[in-house]
Amino acid sequence: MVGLEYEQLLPYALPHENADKAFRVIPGDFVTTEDGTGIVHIAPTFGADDAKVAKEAGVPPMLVLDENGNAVPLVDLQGKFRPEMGEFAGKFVKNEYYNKGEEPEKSVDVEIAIKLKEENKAFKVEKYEHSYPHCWRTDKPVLYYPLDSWFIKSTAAKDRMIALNKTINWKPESTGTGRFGNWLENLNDWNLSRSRYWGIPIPIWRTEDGAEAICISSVEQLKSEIERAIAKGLMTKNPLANFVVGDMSKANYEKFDLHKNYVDEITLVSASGKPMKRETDLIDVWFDSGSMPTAQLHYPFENKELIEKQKLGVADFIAEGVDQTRGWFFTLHAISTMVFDNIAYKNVVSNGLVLDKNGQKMSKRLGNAIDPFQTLDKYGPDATRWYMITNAQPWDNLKFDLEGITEVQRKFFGTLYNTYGFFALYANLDGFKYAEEEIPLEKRPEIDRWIISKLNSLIKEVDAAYETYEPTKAGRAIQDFVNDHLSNWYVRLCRRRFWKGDYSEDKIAAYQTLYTCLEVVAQLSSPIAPFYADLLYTDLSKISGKGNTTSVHLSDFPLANEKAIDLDLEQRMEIAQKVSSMVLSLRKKEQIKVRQPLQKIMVPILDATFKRQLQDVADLVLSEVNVKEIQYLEDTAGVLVKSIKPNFKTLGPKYGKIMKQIAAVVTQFNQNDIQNFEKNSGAKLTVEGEEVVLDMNDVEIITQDIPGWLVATEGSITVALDITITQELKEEGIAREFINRIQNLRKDSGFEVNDRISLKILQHSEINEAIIKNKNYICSETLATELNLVEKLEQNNGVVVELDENVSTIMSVEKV
RNA sequence: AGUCCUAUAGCUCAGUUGGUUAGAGCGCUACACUGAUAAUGUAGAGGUCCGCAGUUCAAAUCUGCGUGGGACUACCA
Repeated sequence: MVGLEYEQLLPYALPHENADKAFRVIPGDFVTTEDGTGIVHIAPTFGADDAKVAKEAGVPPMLVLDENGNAVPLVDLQGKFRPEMGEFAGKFVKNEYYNKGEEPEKSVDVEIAIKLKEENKAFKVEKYEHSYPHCWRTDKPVLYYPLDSWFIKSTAAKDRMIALNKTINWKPESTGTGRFGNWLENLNDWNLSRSRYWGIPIPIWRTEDGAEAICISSVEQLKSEIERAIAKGLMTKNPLANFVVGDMSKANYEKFDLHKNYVDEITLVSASGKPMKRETDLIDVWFDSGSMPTAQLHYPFENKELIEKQKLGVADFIAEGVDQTRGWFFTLHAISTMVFDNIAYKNVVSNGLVLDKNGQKMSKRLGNAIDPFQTLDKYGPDATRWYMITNAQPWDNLKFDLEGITEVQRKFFGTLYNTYGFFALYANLDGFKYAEEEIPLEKRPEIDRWIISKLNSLIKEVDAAYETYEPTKAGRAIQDFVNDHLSNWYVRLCRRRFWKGDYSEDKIAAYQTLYTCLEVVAQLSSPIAPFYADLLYTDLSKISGKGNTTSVHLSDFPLANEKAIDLDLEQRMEIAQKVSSMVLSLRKKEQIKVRQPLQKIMVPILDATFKRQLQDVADLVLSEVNVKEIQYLEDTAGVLVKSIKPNFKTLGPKYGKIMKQIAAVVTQFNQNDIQNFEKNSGAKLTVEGEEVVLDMNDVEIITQDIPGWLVATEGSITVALDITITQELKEEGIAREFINRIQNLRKDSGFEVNDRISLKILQHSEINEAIIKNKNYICSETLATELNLVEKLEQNNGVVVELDENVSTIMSVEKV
């Protein structure tokens, strides 16, 4: 059908040029036969694709000559049909363009459809809802309209822009290579013209016929061009008369106004003496944003050296919403490439959007928008920032939920505050000011060296995360450290060290260690929680005089001390944590309170390393789970029940196809087979007629059970707990119950933590022995100077305490 | 329509080069602790890793086609 001519459907007007080439069938690859007839009526005047195919086929656009002889479309700038359009002339092309209430019953669309139907030119009439762009303010449909524009020929710099972009560190990388990279690959010239009122006027003056033009590049030049125009009698006075050339002061530049309404009054004179008027449009505001880095320094009139030699206009880092790909990110890059042949920014984070908690865009209309000022007032800037940074990576969309901030307050800031509060309580009591010499690490206990090792590992991790623009990883690492390691393990296990006993070296070590942790945490957190970190840091430094006492933000970022990092120590502490949690879980299963001491736990030894590591932390584990001893079980004559599991990672590459069958055979191994396997450090099998050689690396053997004992297994570690409670253990348990009750009483009575007391306890057959045997223990734990078992104690002189469901007695606590 | 991001427990998120019991926090349930106490700890329940197909001995992970959510650019019968 291509080339076929047809009769004009609505013969009101003809194109002013080449009308004979119009009204033909032409090919276009954007039209498919899937929809409709496969034939589309195009409008080269109103659509880019249409204009393109029409131009290629030599079809003229439907432009007519107006009263002044200018070629114009059949629709005017108000959106009304021109006079050529017969009965439609003067009507708006969209009903939405009429003032409210003035719109006709039938829109022009409908009228045209009726007309075509009546003339028997319409085969079928359907309603079709365009996914038309609408004005964001008035919601009316937008009319695309051909306008004359000034362009920057950015396509000429395309290759340089692509090359330079590859040297920019994009976060995330895919936005740089994908979205932004693709955008550069398909670059169009930059349309600079905008029909607005406020903005920078395009500094181009042209003669009426457009043959001569001048582009003004400075106020100085404009002033002298005006002088020329005055000399030719085109202007009477110079609005820039008071501007002093070479005076870069602000006052000098405020002597005039370069806004559209003023500069449009200026007429210049062309080389041949004709008057020139300014082009009416303004410059795309993105040009302002893109030239900001150098324009703010008044380049090229000032600071030439700084910008051209020292590259002051190149930012280390910028961040904006990912929707700025075509906005800020592009114009910065385009201008910098074209003017300086350089990048405008070294690192760029294109951050995602803040959505509501259901993942919907926030909008005032939907009422799901969060008021940032209210939020900051209520939750504080630090908790809000911490939540936003740690909850989602900056380039992911954030589902903003106020409850998430509450959680951050509780979990992170609350824990950190409590940890500091704990430190401050005892440090103040003991007058700790970090005045003593730094106790060398090797003289500090294992647990101190462990948390210091963890701390230094954290410094490395956080530093690397910030360095690579990964603040989310940094924040999460910090909060994991504070919650899991510092608070939940270090402080919890070390509590006694802070309040028990004299101001000894061990105590000072504990203070120094915890001080250091808090100080470094404050420094590491300061980029995300600037206010909280500053207070925490200065509260510490003002007392100790260490570091910068003015602000955390003036202190040097901590450097990791590699020598303090002991990965083996970190590993053994992990074992300690795991074993402790397993024992506690066994206690729980058996309903044996932690306060009840037990005799021993047994742990099968996997290898020499494991044994050594466990031995090093045995004391910590024992005190944590309140057990007297730990027994290491070497594998002796099949006492342990083991299980074997094939290691897919090593076997896969070797025996791919028969993997499943090997796994089936190995899993079927009985205790004897496993023992033989261990004895021979491997085994030979025949699977599917193929010989299979397995060594110790190809399987994982773990202890599954220790017959006769209560056992827990997690990963490769197995723990058995002896739950026999002897008379002695029971008595010690009772003593501990007593200590607990006494401590409660002390607190209820409002005693200070270092007050000494005197104790009286009413005799009771179930407890006498326990108290007598553990008298010293009870006294030292409760700071009691004397403890008497008495025969008589009136209830109004003491307090009834219940130790067990059916054992209770009366006790009195007095300050001495 | 194209390009890009994204989908894992009720919620918010981890999950290394593919490797066999998929993790954490919150929430929920139960309990413990009581010299961090408006604090803390432990345990338990909870999963179609969005769907389908493919590659592979093996897929949350790799490929393709879809679906939902989001962003931009363009077009629009």
